[in-house]
Amino acid sequence: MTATPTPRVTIKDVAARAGVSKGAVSLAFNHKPGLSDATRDRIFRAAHELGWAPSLTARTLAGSRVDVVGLAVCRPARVLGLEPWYMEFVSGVQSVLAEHSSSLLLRLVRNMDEEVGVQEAWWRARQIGGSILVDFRADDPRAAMTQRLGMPAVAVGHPSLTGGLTSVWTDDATAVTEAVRYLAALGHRRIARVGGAADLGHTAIRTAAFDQAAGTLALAGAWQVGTDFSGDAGARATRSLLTAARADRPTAILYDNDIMAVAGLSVAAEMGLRVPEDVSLLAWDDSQLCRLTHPTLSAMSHDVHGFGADVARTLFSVIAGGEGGSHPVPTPVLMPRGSTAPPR
Amino acid sequence: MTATPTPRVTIKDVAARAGVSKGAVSLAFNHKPGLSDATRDRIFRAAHELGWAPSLTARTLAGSRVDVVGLAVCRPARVLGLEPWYMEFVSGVQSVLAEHSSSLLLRLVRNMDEEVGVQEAWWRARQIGGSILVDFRADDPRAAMTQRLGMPAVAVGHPSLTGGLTSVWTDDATAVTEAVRYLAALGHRRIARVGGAADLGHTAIRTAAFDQAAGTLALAGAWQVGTDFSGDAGARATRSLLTAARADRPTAILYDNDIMAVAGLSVAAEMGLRVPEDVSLLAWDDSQLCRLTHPTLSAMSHDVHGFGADVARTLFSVIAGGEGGSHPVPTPVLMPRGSTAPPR
DNA sequence: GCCTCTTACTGGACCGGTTAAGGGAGTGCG
DNA sequence: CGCACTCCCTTAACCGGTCCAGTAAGAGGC
Repeated sequence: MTATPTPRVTIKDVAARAGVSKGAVSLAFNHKPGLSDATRDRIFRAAHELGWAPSLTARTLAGSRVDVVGLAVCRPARVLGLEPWYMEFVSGVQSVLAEHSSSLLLRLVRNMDEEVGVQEAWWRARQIGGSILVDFRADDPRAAMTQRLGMPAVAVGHPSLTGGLTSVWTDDATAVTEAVRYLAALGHRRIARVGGAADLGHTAIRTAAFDQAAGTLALAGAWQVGTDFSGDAGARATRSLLTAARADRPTAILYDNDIMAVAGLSVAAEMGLRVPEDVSLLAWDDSQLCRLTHPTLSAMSHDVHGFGADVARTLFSVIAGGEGGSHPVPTPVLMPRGSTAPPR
Repeated sequence: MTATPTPRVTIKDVAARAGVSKGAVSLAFNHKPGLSDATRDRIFRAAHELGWAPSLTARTLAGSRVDVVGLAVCRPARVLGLEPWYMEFVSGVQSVLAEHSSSLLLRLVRNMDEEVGVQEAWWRARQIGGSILVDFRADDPRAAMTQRLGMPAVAVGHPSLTGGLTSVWTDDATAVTEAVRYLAALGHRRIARVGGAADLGHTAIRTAAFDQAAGTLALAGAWQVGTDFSGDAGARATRSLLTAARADRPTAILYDNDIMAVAGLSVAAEMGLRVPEDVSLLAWDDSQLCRLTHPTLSAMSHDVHGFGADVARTLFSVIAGGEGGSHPVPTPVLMPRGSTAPPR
């Protein structure tokens, strides 16, 4: 079926049908004062009969405010698809966008250069009114870009990473510390962490926090491995951690997301190790996935949906010219389940 | 940090700096004939120096073509986040959109009414140039809506579901048949299927195909259970299938996505059944998840990324006024792994 | 009855591009 | 030399809204 080129109805048609000027229609549809109720009714009726709604494009051009928010995500699709985090985050963002009847422009990019290019093109082309920036790295160019363009933006990440941008963040350092202390309290003295991509800022924060906690607790062994967040990498890391001689092997492993923890679980099974008797596993992010495994996965849990909503709210306030600053959201909390127990 | 209201540079500034009229700038940026190379160069240089790019908003208003594609997805966020399918699909769509330098407007909706509302609002407000429609149901209102609005659209789903819309689809019936025949060939005589949401068109197609295959092969037992695609539901379904007396219990289960198969795997473990010795499991969609479990999951596999790309290409051809029609893409193929074997 | 103040609405400039029509300079040809 | 024909560029209308200045009509006050 080919699309029929519909004769598009405009504000002029509505005005004509209601017997008013187009200015009046504009007033009515923006709920501004200066019209009698009778006229208002007539206008809405006419619009409804003609099936008209104001063109956002024209409205944007005239009013110079854009009701679209950008989000560029820079991770390989095969990793992204498996990370429940993003969809939950997006869903939280949308819940707030919907209230403001604005929309999300989503783009998957392959690297930072591409992301910077996309953000800049969006902004230059007046496609977005502001942007959500995720996955900050060391020397991230996006804070500078944002400032240079004068583009409203909210950064997801610890203020130390986001170069002065308004940011929303979870206190990963405290959460890592809590995780390690929990495992230590269970009696684990040799603990490993399978971390995310090393160039990601929040990975560095967690890595540092893990080191510090291991030192404070004087653990007998503390390993950290970097990955790309993919299940494959999580499996490889787990395999290499668990193939060590028994006495040298971690008895507990902390993962940076839940997909790697799932992979770790099956590596343990494949190696004939029982979870949690032989090795305890602790996930991060706590999507539903953690409750679908056997045993269920203990996890550092937080409300990703709510987090997304907070980010969107903050972005709107920045767009409105409100104060920026730093907005911490609740620290992930430990959700103990079946994959953690005292070591044998 | 508050956004500084940058004095936005427009085509006029570029024209002034290059010493030409804005019409000339427009010609240059649309690669249209009628300018000398020298002038063209001067214009591009001026634009570059000022950091100008044409406003898509203004361009759309004037040219009445919109470079944005809509996608509204109607599944609960907690299910969505876990379904690698969507992100892979989106990534495929984007790979084609990027070539046309257009963008994806994404919206998560809660029900069909909301989706219809969103699509209609997008179109009326000239926010999108066309839309991708997924998850067709019985009596789906979207074909009618699309026709009524004259909105270019591509439907993802079998032509029997999509009411005459241009559609791109996989031959699920054949794939289900192949899956059942494979399990039967292994020697399974009691086979179950844990299906998706019953009101989804492709679920119905698979259900019918399963029934037919079961009949043709004269299976001793064939069960089908409907779910909402969530891991929880998959676990419940599996549990209820496997708690039957041994002689009445399926020896193989086919799942409609991979997350439910993962859940099924852990239910089997929890019940002390070994996979594949006691029960064979066969997943659908074959994301990386299927290779992260122990045992790895056999699956009906297809190229979701490529599928998304095909859909996007088809949409562009529809927007360009090209012929619609029905575009089948390759049928999912069986990828045997560790979760299927002859019954004991 | 005249002046002021509201209220309700109109007219038109404007946002930042595209595009068709038009115009001036240079070249080829009879 | 005059005419037609290109080539290159300008002019101005237009897309579909917003918004502000202006106006007409009615109400209220003295």
